[in-house]
Amino acid sequence: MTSVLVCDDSPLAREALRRAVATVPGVERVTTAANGEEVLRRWGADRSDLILMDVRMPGLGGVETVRRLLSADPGARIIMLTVAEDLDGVALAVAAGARGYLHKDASRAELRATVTQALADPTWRLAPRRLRSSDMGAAPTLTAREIQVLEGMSHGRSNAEIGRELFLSEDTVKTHARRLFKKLGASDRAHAVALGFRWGLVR
Amino acid sequence: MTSVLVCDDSPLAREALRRAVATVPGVERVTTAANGEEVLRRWGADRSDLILMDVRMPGLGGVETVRRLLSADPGARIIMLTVAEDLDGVALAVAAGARGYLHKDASRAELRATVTQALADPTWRLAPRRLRSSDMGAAPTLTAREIQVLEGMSHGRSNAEIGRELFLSEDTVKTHARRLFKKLGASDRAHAVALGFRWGLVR
DNA sequence: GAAGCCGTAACTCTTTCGGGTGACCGTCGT
DNA sequence: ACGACGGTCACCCGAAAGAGTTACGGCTTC
Repeated sequence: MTSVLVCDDSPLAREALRRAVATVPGVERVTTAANGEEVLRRWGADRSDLILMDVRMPGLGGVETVRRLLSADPGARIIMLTVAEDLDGVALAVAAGARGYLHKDASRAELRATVTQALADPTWRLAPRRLRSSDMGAAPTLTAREIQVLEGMSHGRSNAEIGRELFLSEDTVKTHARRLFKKLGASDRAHAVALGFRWGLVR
Repeated sequence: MTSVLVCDDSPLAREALRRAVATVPGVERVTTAANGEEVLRRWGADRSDLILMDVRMPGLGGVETVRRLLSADPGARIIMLTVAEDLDGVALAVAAGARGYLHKDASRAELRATVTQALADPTWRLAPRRLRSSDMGAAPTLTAREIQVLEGMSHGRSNAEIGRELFLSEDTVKTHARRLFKKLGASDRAHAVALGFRWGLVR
């Protein structure tokens, strides 16, 4: 019983993907999920042989979902779905263990070919390329506090203001800032905010 | 001859939307475009009665495309397509003159109903709501230079570094920065970068 | 139980930022 | 022709940021 799980936040894309995948020989079941949380929630009870997952999704985001899914089940086979602008996210997802990716401009034929290949060869894996020099696959796992500080930055708050909002001293906020910069590889708060957006950590 | 233009960067979504719209009574032609630039390029020669446009697209982005399209042709009827997270963008697009929006979770029925309505009544317009208090419909139209500076910021460059890259003095970069802050309503560079991402000005 | 990460906080020091202001030039629109 | 706007540059100044360092208690993890 070969089953494939399609995860994309847009129901239209989801449906289109579902239909496309269903035409692949050997695929008997195609299930869908609208976000990463749903995938993780259902993964315990209902595992698929292959997952197609959008990189850019609300909530967890594709990269973070891949990371969590693989830490729970290192054998999961995942192919990322992406648009050209998500290449950083794809690189991160592949570094985190996704088997490969499909550009959303891919033709139906390419999609079917890739899915066929991935299902036929359980060890199939795209050679990682274009990975960022720093943080090669290092999960930029920010703590709750660090994300709160990063969000404060993204709203234009100063360290002192963030401190007042979170009932912390400014110095503590600066410590969190320094640590999250290091984790993200950011050179300053503007860069950190940009990386936060690119990685789907903030919105 | 009633024609509808569907603009979405994902070919899958585009195709799904095209098929859904084609089933609306009275619609005789559905054309598609993959990005805002394409829409603008073709708008001179080939105008449609209604445009469905994704908010989140690479390049120009839906909001900016709406703005430019309407400044070229104030009569254009546009409905935004969105996911929950784009509400700021939707608000901006509606403020800029889009007639309404469709959530991407909308059922096929809702989509058809909205398209039918928009086509039947040329004056149909969603009452703007949830607009941000500041910048009510004020177009954050950044100049090329300002966007370059903003991009530099998003890559973690200091003003001096941006200056070196663009062959400008640091003081000039600071001037561009100050002006783009004012236009965006940003309190500092981190905020500006965040707003740049939220409005699709940078990626 | 030692090592490591996290949350908290303080201190110093240097660099950078951001606001204010003024200026010159070119272009575009009216 | 005038004004508005954009691109360029300069100077001043105070506030903020960021780097470095230290510290201490709590909590996992090995």
